Amino acid sequence: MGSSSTGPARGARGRVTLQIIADMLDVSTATVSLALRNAPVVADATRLRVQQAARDLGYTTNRGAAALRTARSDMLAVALSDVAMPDSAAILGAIEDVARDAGRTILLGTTAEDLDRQERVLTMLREFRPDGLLISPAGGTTAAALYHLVSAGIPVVQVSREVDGLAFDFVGSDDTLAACLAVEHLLDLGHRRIGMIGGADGISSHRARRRAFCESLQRAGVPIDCDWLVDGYGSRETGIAGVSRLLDLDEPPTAVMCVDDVTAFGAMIGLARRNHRAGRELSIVGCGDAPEAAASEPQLSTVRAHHDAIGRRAAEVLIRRIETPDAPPERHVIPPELVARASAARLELAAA
Amino acid sequence: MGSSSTGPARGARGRVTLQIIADMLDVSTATVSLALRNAPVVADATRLRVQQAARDLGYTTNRGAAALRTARSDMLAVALSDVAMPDSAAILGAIEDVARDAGRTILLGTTAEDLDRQERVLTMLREFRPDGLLISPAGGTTAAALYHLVSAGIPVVQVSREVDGLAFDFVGSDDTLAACLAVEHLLDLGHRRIGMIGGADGISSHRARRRAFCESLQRAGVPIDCDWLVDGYGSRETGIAGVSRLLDLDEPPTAVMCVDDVTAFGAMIGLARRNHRAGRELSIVGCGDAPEAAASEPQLSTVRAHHDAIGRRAAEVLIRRIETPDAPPERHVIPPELVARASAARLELAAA
DNA sequence: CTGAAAGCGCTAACAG
DNA sequence: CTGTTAGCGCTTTCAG
Repeated sequence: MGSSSTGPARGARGRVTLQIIADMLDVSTATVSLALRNAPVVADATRLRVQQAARDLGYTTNRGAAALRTARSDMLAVALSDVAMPDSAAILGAIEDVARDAGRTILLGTTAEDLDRQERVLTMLREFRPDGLLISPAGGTTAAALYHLVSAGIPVVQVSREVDGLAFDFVGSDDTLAACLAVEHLLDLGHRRIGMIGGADGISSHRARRRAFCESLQRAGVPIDCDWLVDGYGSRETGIAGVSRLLDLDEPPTAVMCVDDVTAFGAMIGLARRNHRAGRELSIVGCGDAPEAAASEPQLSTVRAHHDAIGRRAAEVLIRRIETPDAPPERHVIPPELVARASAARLELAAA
Repeated sequence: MGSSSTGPARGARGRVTLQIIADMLDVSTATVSLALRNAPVVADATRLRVQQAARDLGYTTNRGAAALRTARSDMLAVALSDVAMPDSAAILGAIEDVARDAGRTILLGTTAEDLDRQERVLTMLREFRPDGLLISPAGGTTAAALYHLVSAGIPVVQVSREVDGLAFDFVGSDDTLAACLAVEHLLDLGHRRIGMIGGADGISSHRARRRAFCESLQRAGVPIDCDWLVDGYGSRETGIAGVSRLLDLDEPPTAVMCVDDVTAFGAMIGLARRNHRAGRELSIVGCGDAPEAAASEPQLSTVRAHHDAIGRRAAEVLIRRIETPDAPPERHVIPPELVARASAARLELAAA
């Protein structure tokens, strides 16, 4: 009587729906819905019957349908430049962990540091109505652009990098401290001619490192030669080219801080190509502490950024923000720490 | 007259919907929908008016709602063990590229090689109704488990690894060839005592490499000592421990193939800790060609797996499969190539 | 404690 | 070329 047209109990699309279960048990879909979500309001007996039937039929919630009704998709969008950069990968992994534990899923988009692509990616991500967005803004992103793209009331937390003038949450590393630690380390090792690769681009964290680099040196009364400041980031090629440029100088530095570890690896390769070696002809300090930093030869001295903690915290902040959208924005700045290994060494030992 | 209750033209949830645009323009939502999707059936004038209005109002498609109607979510689920492994990261990046170009988004889940977690992740991913799934199955995954989890008619392509007995598409590297290339290279270099770290776990690609490793050696008439075969994969620790175990043998091998590059990096670290060096006391060949392989010291000789091509192809195959679900399953096996660098060297040069 | 009804935002038939 | 109608699968009042 309940089922008019026959068939092996399937919805229009051959899938098991609440309706199917409801018909089968002669209850309403409302009851089924409540029972499956363990609402205390349903009778224990009913709940059990419903859950049993759901299992028997192989029912799977359709979260998309629920989202349409509740305006809550349980999806978190993540936009970052490139999954293959070790920092991003670590952050993404941590985000996914906490999202999953919270019953949410990650919608991923990558921007390749390209503003147009970032715009397209964000537009597309929004169409899926994620409950929130975690973004590491592409270099050069303006407040207006980001705000505009995202202003539709969706909570945003900025990860690692930030665009200023935006009332969004931020979770990242203390880049000022990172650069200070690196510089102090090199100073402690006796270096006085210190250069830097990276920092002049449109990425907030890089700029902060560059600024702190210069300030630390000034504070110590150590002069900076403009020729020792070279641009670029995020690739081995950058590091190779940078170190080559530096070594071709009449008065090359004896130590270099690189804005990220990948660049630092490049610097070490560049050194090797000249039959030089990090920690001997030139001391190198990286930034980030990628997993391979301990695997390189010589092992890379760097500043550990705790990407894992950053990713976790960022996801936590976003989830909290989704629940209380109107609380004041938060800034979480995770302190990094120096990891002294072998790529930076005492000046006295150098064959300069 | 069209608008009964006033307000600045917003839907129930404060968002712009098709209805809003339709009311504003005094057309039907159907027309608006068609116009926005550039259906040729609508008059040019209407299309323009609609698109203009949509832009003015800041309309964003709600793909979730569309999905409910069309049973097509435009989402591709990706399940892999760990984003931080270089191979996975490269594959994921490539997948995201082609998905995005196809107007689709990635739903990400990670399994950490844990079968229970994989089950939970797949269950959750399915609830979002992705149009298809790309999966690199966790070690030990059985055909029954995977089929069961996924049988709901959703297209699946296996990436890099495969579970046999499953009529799913597969895209991966030619692991047999990879191991042959590695072994032949070591043989060419004069090695006759060759070991291997990894290959005895529940991961199809690893097993294939191990099998081909043994067969290549047999084919060449070179004996294998069981003590030279050690287990583990996917971490530097594995490589460190493995190489240490090998070197403690009474008759250690003179060369070792590692099942993946990360393990190979570990092996090189392990060597360094004994004041040895890859390519001198022991030759090392990796598998995969992670970006950092060229950055290590010595540079890692390895077999390039073209993760990028694998990821791209896998996504393409999935998208095609979604369109034609009933075509016979495809296998795409991308040939790898040897990248001889410095970590494997002629036996004569060794200080054995 | 359970059911009926409404509706989230969209698209697909089918008329007109 | 455009409008009407129906409904995807779910959750939420509101009655009973």
